Amino acid sequence: MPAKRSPARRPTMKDIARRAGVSESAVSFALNDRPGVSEVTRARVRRVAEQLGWRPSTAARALSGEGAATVGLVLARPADTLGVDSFFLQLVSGIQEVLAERHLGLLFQVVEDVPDECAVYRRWWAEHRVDGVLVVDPRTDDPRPDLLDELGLPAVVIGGAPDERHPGLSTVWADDAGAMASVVDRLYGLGHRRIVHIAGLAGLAHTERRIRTLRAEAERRGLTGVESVTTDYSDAEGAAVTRRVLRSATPPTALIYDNDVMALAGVAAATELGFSVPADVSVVSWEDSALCRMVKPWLSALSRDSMEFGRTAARELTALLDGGPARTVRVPVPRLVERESTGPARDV
Amino acid sequence: MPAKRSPARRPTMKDIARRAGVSESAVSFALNDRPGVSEVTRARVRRVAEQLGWRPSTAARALSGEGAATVGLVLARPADTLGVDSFFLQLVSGIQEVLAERHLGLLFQVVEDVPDECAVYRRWWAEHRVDGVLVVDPRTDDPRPDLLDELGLPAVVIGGAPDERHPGLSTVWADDAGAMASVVDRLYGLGHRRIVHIAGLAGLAHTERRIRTLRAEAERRGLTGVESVTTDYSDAEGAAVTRRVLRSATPPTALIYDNDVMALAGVAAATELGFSVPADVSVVSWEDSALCRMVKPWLSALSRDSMEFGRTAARELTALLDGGPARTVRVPVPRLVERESTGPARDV
DNA sequence: GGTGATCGCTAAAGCGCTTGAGTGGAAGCA
DNA sequence: TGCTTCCACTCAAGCGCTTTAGCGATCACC
Repeated sequence: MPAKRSPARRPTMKDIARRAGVSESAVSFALNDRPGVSEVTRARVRRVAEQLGWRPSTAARALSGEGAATVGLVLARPADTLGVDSFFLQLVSGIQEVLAERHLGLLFQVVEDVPDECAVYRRWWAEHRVDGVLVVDPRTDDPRPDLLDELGLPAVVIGGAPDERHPGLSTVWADDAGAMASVVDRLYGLGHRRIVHIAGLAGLAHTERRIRTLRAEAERRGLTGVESVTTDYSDAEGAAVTRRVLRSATPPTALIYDNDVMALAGVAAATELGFSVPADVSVVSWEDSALCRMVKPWLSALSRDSMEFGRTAARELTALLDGGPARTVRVPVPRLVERESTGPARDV
Repeated sequence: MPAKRSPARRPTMKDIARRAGVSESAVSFALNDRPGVSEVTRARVRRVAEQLGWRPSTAARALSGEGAATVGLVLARPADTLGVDSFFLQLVSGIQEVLAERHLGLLFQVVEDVPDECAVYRRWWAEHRVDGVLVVDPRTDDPRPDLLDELGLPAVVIGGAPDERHPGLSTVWADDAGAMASVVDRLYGLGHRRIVHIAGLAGLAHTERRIRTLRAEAERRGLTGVESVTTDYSDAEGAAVTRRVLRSATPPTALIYDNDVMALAGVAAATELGFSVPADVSVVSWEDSALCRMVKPWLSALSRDSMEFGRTAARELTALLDGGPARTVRVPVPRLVERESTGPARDV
């Protein structure tokens, strides 16, 4: 009868040393591909380690200055806003893919707001918990880069604009400005002159970038019926804003939503008001997901590879951990895939 | 000018000891509320620690046998299946809430399949990385409970059925059987006799429970046009199955979808085929989210408090970590909230 | 006034690993 | 042969914390 409940002691380097007939240091050298042991000894040690099913104790490693083999990711989002979000899970999945290769753990935390997030960074740092962090949802006037700089915690900002003030941080970003310009371009080409952008959270760096670009593009073309309205990303606000602008005297002929959930809610709201999509009003979603093909008309959307985004970010972080220089890398511009929710403006 | 780039050394207990004029051991006793120091010393030590901004090094703690102050959660799901999932993020958010109170970290990993997941548990265990784990998506013939038993890793299974074969594991579960029975009951009351259940992944414990219950309920009532079809949870399969069953000679009058995404896709598919919801066919979604109120008709759905589910699970795990006994606790039965997608069967 | 307890604290070992400073022996060189 | 050099390896310290044993002082007790 197998002693199932025995909590099976973990083998340590000492065990390996004994079995292999060498000192602990030799084992350490052998297992870490460091010079100082002969090839035959190295092989023997490796074999024994394998047999015993040995794995280094991260705690011990961390303690002797090797780092925690863990990176952190905190998501600052009020609990009730935590809804349908395909982007985030995909991002994380991409991150994992490259972290897993290196046996790096991902410490994950969700908090209410940015100050809480900063507190978490401080704690993680003080507790030796992480070797670096991935920062999401960068903001204008963001306190986090300063903090991370101060703590000397390697970090890569996901979705931020290039930031020369923090040469220690890497940045991975998508060219929202370019994407917005291309969307406006296309809508303009279709004859649209009054465009409303139902944006996401004010203060988020990419929100502001999109808004600025839209304004610039409008001015360049002398368009006056163009505006951005910020929201909390919820379907409720998406629908509310849609209703409001569609009820105005000169309703827009095109709507750009900063995520798929709002776009969907917006289409529903528009339909309810008697607007037909895309005949009366065109709709584009700034997030492409299964949702966009789940209702009729299928939503035209800006599409990007979120997993690859995550992979890129994680790669930059590991590079940083390896002592590489901070870099700012741009992922491909989101591409507008046109489905059924966009068409020529009616009043052309 | 502040020396910003100085990577600010973390204070250790030794620093505190020196400043407070006591030994390190005294500091340890004082800070851990252990007897062995006078109250005045304890207070002084506490004050110094606070001043210095000291935080215990988890690495050191873990090394001296105190555990890693971390729990693990691995999500085994093929990358491309990782879509719109409101449940999971909410669950995690609830988990975090109680873990954060205790300053427990959450180590998160997504892998491809269950064998990979087992490998992760082994690794975490060997590396001393986690004190316990939360297991999601339990399956029939699940190898994980055995493994965790063997490793002696405290664990709570989320969404499993009570399991007497593993007295070491806690279980937190919702009564799917009861919920399914109530749904069938309601649909039956509305006159529905032919019901198709578009289920989730075969092999998932709760999928099987729902299927079994549906069959039992059907038999009890002598219904013959009742079946379950398993899918991969994707909108694509949801739509495909919907089309298939609706095209049969005797199409069902009610459809139960195991998640919101499939329900939505199903409604779209039905509509395309000329079926009107709920006049021709009723639809209920086994997941309630913003999606359910985003399309017309609004989806009737089984609603539950996913965050609370997470909180409960995390609480059980912390209890286990504190040396408490394994328990199996049931969260409230999901409640059917009827919106617009359910109605009387046509052919009654 | 001696014997124990109890209290408040210190000393030191140990957790599993890394690493710089040795050490003994073989090889290289004159 | 005597010298240095190099190699393969061992020793021991140290990372930051917990914990056991122990130690001197105070206190209670008969």
